[in-house]
Amino acid sequence: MFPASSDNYARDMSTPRTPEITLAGGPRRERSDAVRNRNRLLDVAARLVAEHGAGNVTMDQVATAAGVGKGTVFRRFGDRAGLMRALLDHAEKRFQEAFLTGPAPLGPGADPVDRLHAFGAAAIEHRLRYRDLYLAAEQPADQRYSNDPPHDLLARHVATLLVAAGVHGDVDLLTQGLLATLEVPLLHHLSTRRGMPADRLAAGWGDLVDRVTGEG
Amino acid sequence: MFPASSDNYARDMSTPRTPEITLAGGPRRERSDAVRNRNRLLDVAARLVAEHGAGNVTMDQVATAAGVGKGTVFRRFGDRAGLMRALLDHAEKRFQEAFLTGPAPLGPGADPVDRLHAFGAAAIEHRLRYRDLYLAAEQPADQRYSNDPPHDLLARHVATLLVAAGVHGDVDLLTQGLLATLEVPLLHHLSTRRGMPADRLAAGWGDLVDRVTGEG
DNA sequence: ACAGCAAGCGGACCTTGGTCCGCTTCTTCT
DNA sequence: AGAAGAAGCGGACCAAGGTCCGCTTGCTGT
Repeated sequence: MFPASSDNYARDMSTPRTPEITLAGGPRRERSDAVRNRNRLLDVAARLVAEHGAGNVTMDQVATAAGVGKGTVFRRFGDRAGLMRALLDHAEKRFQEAFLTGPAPLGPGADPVDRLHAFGAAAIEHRLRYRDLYLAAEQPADQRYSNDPPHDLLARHVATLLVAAGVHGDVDLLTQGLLATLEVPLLHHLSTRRGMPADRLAAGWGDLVDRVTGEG
Repeated sequence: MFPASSDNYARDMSTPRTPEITLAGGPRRERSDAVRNRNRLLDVAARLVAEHGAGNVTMDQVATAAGVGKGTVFRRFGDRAGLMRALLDHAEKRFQEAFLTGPAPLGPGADPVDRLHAFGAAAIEHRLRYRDLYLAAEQPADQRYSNDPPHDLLARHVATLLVAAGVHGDVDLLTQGLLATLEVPLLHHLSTRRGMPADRLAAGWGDLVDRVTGEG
């Protein structure tokens, strides 16, 4: 429905364009001013967020600081959460690569249960590091998890590892349950308000994984 | 900080008042017009929510329909989520009584693991039934779980049962993990968007509980 | 080079949650 | 009954997210 994520930053603006085969209603190339504006907006937004915290940056501020109209911001990113998601894009992609293709035990090669342990620890660290953006990027309660490709990717990954670890049963549901444990607002609460350090959270995840996979 | 929940509906407005011993800065009795207004607001809000859905009722509508000023609504309930929470109060209290003092296996008397199973099934049913209100009552991501007595009550209950079931380890964290599984937005998503019936969700909870408590 | 046009732009405008503060009403004390 | 003070009230006001639509701009085909 919306332009969707983009993978921003340093987009190649000089490709000499092929005749642009648009058969079957394929998408037209993006206009250059649109690209310029998106990059400007992302730069400016990143700066403002770093300065004032994601929760204290208004869409107007971003638009003004980037020298564009408010409508442009919303056209690009759909809504506030969309802008925040775009800002997370980079970090999230790096995290994804780490468990998809990076070195073991997080990446391929290690025992599935070990990978699950590593996955939890990495996810916790990642999410706590960017909690500010994650909290600001949260969608309204009634559409959370809907159309959330990053979440789906994690789910596929975890489900695969569970199966590889020999877990039987409703793996799909088990996966959603495990991932619910890693939701940012909860991590944030346990970490900040309840004073639990990241390694305790990681140990808790590990314990849960062991119980679910039947280790120990 | 705010007047907090109240237990609304049909409040006794005719008690002849005792001299009201206010030593040590105790709270004054609530003014009668305040009580009247709260009840009016709750009635009206309940009606509007039933008619249009919790997500489609504005604070202005409620105020106007109740014949009070907007400020009054906010003074009573703090914010929109607070009003929704107040509307949930009744149902939530009944649910709490069911597992605290009701008949087994949900209430006391049964095996702790059986009670956990029953608890999950009941929570899932309860939350799906009132999902509309729960979704509208959700707090901003950065303060979720903070000062959430209902959540804390459930947590104590689950933690107690886990201990009674002989679970060792970081029970506190394990409890939070289990409860995360029952968050309304997730249940809503799995139920509505993914088409999972309530008993599948309940079975999934049961499976998770069994794994955690080391049954099967 | 230029015409045609889809894509993009911008900012006025709307909606809604939430705040503020001068005025009113209830309660209590005498 | 009346005075005094606290509690409550209401609606004007503000902030911020999101929409709309007439105008502009970059792209493409000739």
